Amino acid sequence: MQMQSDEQLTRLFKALMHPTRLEILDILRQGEQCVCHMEAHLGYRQAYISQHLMVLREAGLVEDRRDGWNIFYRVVEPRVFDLIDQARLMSGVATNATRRRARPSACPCPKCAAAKVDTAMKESSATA
Amino acid sequence: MQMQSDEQLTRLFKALMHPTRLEILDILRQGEQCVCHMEAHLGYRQAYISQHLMVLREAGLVEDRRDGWNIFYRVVEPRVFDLIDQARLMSGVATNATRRRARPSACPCPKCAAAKVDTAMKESSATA
DNA sequence: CAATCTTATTCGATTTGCTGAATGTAATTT
DNA sequence: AAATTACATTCAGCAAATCGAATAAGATTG
Repeated sequence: MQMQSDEQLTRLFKALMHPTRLEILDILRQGEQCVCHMEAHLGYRQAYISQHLMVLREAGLVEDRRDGWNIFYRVVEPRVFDLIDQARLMSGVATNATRRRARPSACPCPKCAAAKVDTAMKESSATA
Repeated sequence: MQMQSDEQLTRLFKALMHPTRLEILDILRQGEQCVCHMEAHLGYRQAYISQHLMVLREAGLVEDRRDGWNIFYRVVEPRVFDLIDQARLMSGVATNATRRRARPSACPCPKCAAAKVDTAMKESSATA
């Protein structure tokens, strides 16, 4: 049969098939992020997020990098965002530009703040 | 929560998640095709194909049209082909241009031949 | 209207995915 | 080295998808 190549493709679709994983990928639009960042922004438990990160990792969609305590995830192939945007257009859903929820360096969790305190320390003057 | 829109999106990915359904959609690149056409070209049993067509139909990806005995399926939104091509590129899989298996009016099944005999009747002179 | 053709649907067994709970692992601090 | 922090993995119960077999439904022909 000639369908082995489609199995590779369905592994990709299978990885994209979950709302939580789409939320994770949306967060990774801002560049690499640590797990606690996703935990704080999405409100899921850490183990739950790690499970979905494992699926994304085994699908080859994300890679991880360790930096001290934190492990930062990033998307391997940024074209996946175009793919998701295109699919959202087809689904009649607003594209990510209108629905971004995670802002680049506004992670409220103290863990991510500690990891970024050397680059962004002046943001504590205003809550907005 | 704001994830209802992603459920719509995951319904799309879920429909695309299956190798057989991707094969069916590849056949529908040539325009609308009857079920027996897919049966002949893919080699699956009719009920099996109908089951997958039901998934594609409920996902809003295809629509059907009755013409006598045959029911012809077509893709509602042709942009889904761009989506699949883009995903195949990302998966390192050759795009459809290099892997087309179903040719427009060369369906070998006698049923489809009967449905098209009024438009293409001169092809019976050569077996190639 | 009965027979036939094409396609759809239901049923059931098996497999696969989901997700919470518990536990494991690796780096860091003291 | 022990405690801590951040994250990963395993396990288990449950829900959903898969797929073959049988059957039903709708249109057409005689």
